[in-house]
Parts: sequence; structure tokens; C-alpha cells
Amino acid sequence: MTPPVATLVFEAADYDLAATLNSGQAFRWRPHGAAWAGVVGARQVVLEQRGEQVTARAVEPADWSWLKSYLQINSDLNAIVASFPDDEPIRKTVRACRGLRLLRQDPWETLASFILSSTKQIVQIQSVIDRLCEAFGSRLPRCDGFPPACSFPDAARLAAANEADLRACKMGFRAPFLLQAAQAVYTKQLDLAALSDLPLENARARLMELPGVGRKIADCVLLFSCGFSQAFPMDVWILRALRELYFPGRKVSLPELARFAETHFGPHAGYAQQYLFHYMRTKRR
DNA sequence: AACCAGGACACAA
DNA sequence: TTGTGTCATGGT
Repeated sequence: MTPPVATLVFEAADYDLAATLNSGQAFRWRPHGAAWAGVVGARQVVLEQRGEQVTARAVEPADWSWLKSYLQINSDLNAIVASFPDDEPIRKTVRACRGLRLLRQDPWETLASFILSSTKQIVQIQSVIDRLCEAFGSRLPRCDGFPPACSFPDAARLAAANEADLRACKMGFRAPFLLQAAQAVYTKQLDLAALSDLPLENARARLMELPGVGRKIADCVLLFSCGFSQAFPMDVWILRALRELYFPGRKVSLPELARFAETHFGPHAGYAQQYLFHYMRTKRR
């Protein structure tokens, strides 16, 4: 007895679904032909874009507000891009990544995922998270003929796990960090839902109290799940982007680049960061 | 087969 | 305040 699958078709002008789902901000989307299959909350979701329309399929949704929030289809991309500094690197990256959006993801899943991301390639992060969901998540009803999927394990489930079982998912030295984060969230020592109401600096400081969470991972959580569009994650790709696009031929230290990024990109710096990141990752095949 | 990956951290200078 | 070695694992 398979549960009913509902379909929603919505307008998505200036929305590049593939770039959005495949730009290293979320790790659970996989292409299936022209469609993308993934998991949002406790549902398997299949998305497919045709022109300026996106078709969504999911099992038994009472409404679709959760998906519209996740995809941020109502965000004003023109206003965001207009807030960027008017310089050639930005013009070039925006031209190359037109329609790229930031998602609004679940804070716990985002925190856990980026704890697992440190010094790993995106394909490796994806596979670690797959193993984690397979081992600790719960099996979800299948959507049409797509492969079965598991939910992302909640903090309570991982707080009850032991380090050896986590290490079996191939996360290496990150296992104790994930475990302690799960325990902090489960015991409500850290209230992720409250972060979005704090000033950016305070929210960031809360996250950085966790072992294994420094400035970069904290900023990923703030940007991808808490709505802080000024948060600016600085990873190796962004360092390369800044050096190559803004300081070519000069040797510029990391703290110097951090100070530059802090002031140069404006109120939606994190959005600009995602454009730089995706541009650098995709420009040469 | 080396080199590197959406880093954090302790430690040295 | 800024630079360096270490951690675990597998893709390219």
C-alpha cells in the first residue's frame, strides 16, 4: 500500500534549480535524469524544472509552505544582487550563476552536516551523510519509483549513539564533534531555533562554543539555515576566489582577506559568497 | 601516486 | 596578532 503522492507546479522565475541544489549548501540532492530527488524534513521530494516552472512531488503534504520556505522561492533575488558591490568580479560571477539561490534549511541538519564537512570534498561529505542517514535515520515512504530514502537523524537519535558507531560512517575525527553537538542540542544547552533572533555576532559565538565548530562552520549554519545573509563562510575556494579575482599577483594573508570580505560585500555578503563559491567550482570543467 | 578537500585547534613565533 | 603541524579518509 503506497501512500499518495501529491504534485505541485509553481512559478520560479530567475531560479536555477540545478545550481541551487548542487552548489555545496545542501548534500542530499541527487540527479535522476532531468529531476532531482532529495529529502526535506521527513519527506522524500522530487523536483524538476522546465523553463520557469518547477514541478514538486512529495508524499502526503497537507500544504506546501515547508517546501516554499526551503527553496526560498519568494525571496527577492533582484534586490539581493542589486545590493552587491558593483565590481567586475561580482558582475562576472553573477553572470555565470544567474538564478542561484540560497536555501533555508533545517538548522540541526545544517549544523551536523557542516561539522562533517571539514577538510572533505563535497562528494565525500555526501557519502558520509548518506551513511549517517542510513544508519541512524528512519526509512521514509517512497515517492513514485525513486530509490528509498532515510530522514536525517535528529539530535536526540545521535545524542544516544556512541562514537564508534559514528566512526563507522567514515567521519573520522569529526565523530566526537558531531556527538557533542547532538548532545548540546538534545539537552537544549544550545537552542538552534533561537539563533535567528540573536544579533549575528551572538549567534555565531553560541555556535562556536561547540568543539569542532569554528568561524567557517558557524557561518555556514547561520547563512544556510538561520537567515543571516551577511554571514560569510571563508573556505579554501573563497580564499582562492578573493585572491584570484580581487588581489591577483599579490600575496595576501588570510586575516587580511577576512577583513576585506567583512566590509566589501554588503548586507547580503553571504549570498555573494555563494556566487563566488559556485563560480570557482564550476568555471573550468 | 602524490595531493587535496566548503577546518578546527593547540602551539610557536 | 599571524603562521604551522595534526587530525581521517578517499577522490582526482
